[in-house]
Amino acid sequence: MKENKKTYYLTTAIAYTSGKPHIGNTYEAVLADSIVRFKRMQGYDVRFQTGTDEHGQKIELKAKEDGISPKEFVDNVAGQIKNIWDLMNTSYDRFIRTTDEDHEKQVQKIFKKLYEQGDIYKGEYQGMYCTPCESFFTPSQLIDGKCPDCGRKCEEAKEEAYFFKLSKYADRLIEHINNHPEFIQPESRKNEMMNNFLIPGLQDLCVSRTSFKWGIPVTFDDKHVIYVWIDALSNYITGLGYDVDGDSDELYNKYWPADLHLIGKDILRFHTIYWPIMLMALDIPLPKQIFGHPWLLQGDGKMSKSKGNVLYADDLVNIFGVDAVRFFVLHEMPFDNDGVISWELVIERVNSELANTLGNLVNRTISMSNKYFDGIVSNEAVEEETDKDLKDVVTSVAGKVAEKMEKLRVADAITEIFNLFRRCNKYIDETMPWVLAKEEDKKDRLKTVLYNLIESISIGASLLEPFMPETSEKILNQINAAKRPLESMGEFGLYKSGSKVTDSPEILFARLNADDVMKEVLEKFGADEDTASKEEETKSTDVIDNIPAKPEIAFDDFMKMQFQVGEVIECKEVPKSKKLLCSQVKIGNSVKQIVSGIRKYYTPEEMVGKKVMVLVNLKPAKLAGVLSEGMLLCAEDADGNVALVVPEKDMPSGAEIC
RNA sequence: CGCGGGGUAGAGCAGUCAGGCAGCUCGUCGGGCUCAUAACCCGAAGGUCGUUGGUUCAAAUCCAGCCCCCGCAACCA
Repeated sequence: MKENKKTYYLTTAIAYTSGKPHIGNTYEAVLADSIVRFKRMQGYDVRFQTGTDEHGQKIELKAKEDGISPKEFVDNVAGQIKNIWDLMNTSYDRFIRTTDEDHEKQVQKIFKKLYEQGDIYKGEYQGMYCTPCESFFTPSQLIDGKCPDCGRKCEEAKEEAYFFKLSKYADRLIEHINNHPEFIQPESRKNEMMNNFLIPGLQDLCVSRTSFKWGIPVTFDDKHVIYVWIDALSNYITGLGYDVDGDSDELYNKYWPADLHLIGKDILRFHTIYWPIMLMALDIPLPKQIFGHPWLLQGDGKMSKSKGNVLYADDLVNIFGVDAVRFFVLHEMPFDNDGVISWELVIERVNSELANTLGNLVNRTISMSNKYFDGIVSNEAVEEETDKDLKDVVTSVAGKVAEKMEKLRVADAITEIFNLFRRCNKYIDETMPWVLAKEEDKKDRLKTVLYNLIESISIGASLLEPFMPETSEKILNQINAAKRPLESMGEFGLYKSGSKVTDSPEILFARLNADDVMKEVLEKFGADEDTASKEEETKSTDVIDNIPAKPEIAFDDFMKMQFQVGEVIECKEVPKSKKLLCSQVKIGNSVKQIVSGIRKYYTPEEMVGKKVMVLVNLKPAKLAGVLSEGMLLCAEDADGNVALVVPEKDMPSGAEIC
């Protein structure tokens, strides 16, 4: 290989292996893939790393629930994630797992080194501790000094832990960020990090845990496992064979520092503060850029399995095909706004852009070539005025795409390519090949027109490769063209005159009927999840069966609870809260003040006069600063919708419920 | 006054940093065409740019206040 080839190292965040990744996670992998594929097209020597983050308490617990070992659990989920990445055609060079031996070993060495040079020190984690729950809480989490989980008394307690001295490097980091405006992208996020974390001052970071075992052990203190930060973040260098002792792999020397860490906006803080400081402590150059991409959200409100609108990449691929899904997530994501995805939106995009504009263009062009010239496409160079604009548009697209990609504006880059296809459709109308076909002396003009179209399509299809690799290849095969290198896309007329296109053009993207697809979606995914179907929205005959079961209780336990009918005589919103309503409830002769999180579902006005079911002898507690002396009983469905439980017949206030 | 993001045509979004004719795709309506996947091409309707005020020759854009929505945080007893 040539030595002078410029390198480009891109990483995604590593996905947490607590469950199957939804389309939002998948988006990141696809976005990264489209960027590296384009970089390769530009001639960069690319390395693309992605993978999974596999340690932590949550995974330990989940594995226990399933009755398997943590390792078995993560093997399984990591396999699923890798399968989806593969299904999406992501062209990663390494899929790193934080349970990989080389990674674990190096993380231990990194931890040790930081400890030995004094950046990590042993200290005490201080907080309020609830012994039965084995958990620490901050003072603000406590309720009247009691454990928020079990209500028992918490004690001030200390736990041994290792801490990383972030503050030591804060000034250097602030300076770096100020001197490298491109370091944090989009720029709006930069201020957020500075104002919220760096300028107020950094607290030392707790980097070890003793409360669970499923993690990389600290070599010199086996009570501790290394907590997520040092473990997960260092994958970006361990994956290249970095070695603390200076015995790093060739890969590391070649590709580090990374050109781009592509991550979700939610974990920007870890990547723009903790990670650079870790690198400074290790005396390693910082990555060049960190891009916090927005989120892909589910359509129509909350995602909910029961509505059939939780979207998984493999389900979407099942219905639409890989490239349609890639196209959608890449094209529909705004640059710094969250994007929306729903079955309906995907259907609409697939029809209008892929089936109509692109698929139909390829199909009609090939059909005409076959119909008029048995598939032979030759350039007779009978040019007319209209050709000029077509050629201008076509030959300028590659430059425009490169410009957009440079700014990571992937959606805009795709739009540029589709403008090319749109221009081709217009060209067909302008030249009217079917009219030319009727006049014998226009044969050469007709040949030229078809040649111009095929040439335009071959450039467009080649440009499509980073975004829709399979489609790109399919089109090129159908028109019997080689993939055009980026540098010669500014030149029109390189398609080999006299080539023959396929005589049986395959439909690239079939038009979809929205009703049919939705029917199929519901059949396949609507009711097969562990949550029951909830199709008829209002009158619900559905079943919810995934409530975690609580342990059996004795009759005595039940008898401890006192339920009574209460009448709401007054109700107000709780100021400074979003969810709470504060009701005065008349129970017999007494009035209790009860705060409930139902503001979204009931207005204060409609609450007044309602007869409700009240748990009366619950210990009072403060919510958002307001005293609550009981609980209004509600039913809640899978989507969090809430309905008050009321007596079926009119009952007097104070009536006991038993 | 917890932190942050947002409000632009029926839908989804660009434009805001750097003020200069309010744009793109879809949908709707009208027209054209018949090579093609009921597709393609042309045209039209549709906007108080959340709101009020300010700066300016000029504001979606800059400044100040207010309203609403969405995440996160805190409480969903």
